[in-house]
Amino acid sequence: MPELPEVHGYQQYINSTCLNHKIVTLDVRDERLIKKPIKAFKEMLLGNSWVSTERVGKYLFVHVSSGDVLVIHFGMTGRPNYYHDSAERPRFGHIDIGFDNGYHFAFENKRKFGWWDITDTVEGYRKEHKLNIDARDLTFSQFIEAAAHRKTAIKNVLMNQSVTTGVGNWIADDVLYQAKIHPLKKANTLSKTELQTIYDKLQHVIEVAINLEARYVDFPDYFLIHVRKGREYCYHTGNELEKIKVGGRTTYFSAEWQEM
DNA sequence: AACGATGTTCAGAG
DNA sequence: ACTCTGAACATCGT
Repeated sequence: MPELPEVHGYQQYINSTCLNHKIVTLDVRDERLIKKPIKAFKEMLLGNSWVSTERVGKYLFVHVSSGDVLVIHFGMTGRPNYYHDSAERPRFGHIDIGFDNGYHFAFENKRKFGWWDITDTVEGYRKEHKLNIDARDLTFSQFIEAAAHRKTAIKNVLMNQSVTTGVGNWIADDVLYQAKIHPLKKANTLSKTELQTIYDKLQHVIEVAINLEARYVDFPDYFLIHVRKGREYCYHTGNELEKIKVGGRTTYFSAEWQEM
């Protein structure tokens, strides 16, 4: 279920398992998950190893000993799985790497919205794909600069990867809930104080989620995520949550708590 | 068994 | 040139 905190965890997982092993096999079960020809991936990976990783939002960059950078995006349903070759290949492990130590890295992707790409540098890729600073590294003034003038709903702004990267649907909902801001409020109508609150809650939600390794059930009670489904009730008001569409995504909020 | 889902991308409009 | 919107993408679990 990858948003920024999950991908952060995936990065730690990959760092502690997959680095510095020679890659001996690559199997891509569905080539729609790769954005370059299979040949290019084989040339980059086979005989080489993963050296280090960098995360920008939900994007994970792997520096390969070939000098290239592997770009991994987990989509809606991706997760890494490092398993020994005595075990069965995971059902949804659509891309699979074999290391010379007898272990494999399976890129599990149930809904096939995840993908791999190849690039030269992280910076180049960021520019090309208009990815702004990772939400965790963004300063308040950078947030103001990127967000305050936007004429669209604040929720769309939070999820726009060129404003800041890593915020997805549930984080945006939780941030606005905790900030007591209506998701449809236009960004350019928000006061400096409101923007500051949104920024602070964004940092808070991300840090809590990372510290708890994205185990939602362990999050504090005031997190929206516990009730972010049909016919549930606001922790503060006890009233039933509203469910609407914002920017094409399902959005939950508490009408009396997050007033327009 | 139709619908919704944590994701990005792209065309077209403003 | 930039910003915004909405549909498209794949397929599984409910």
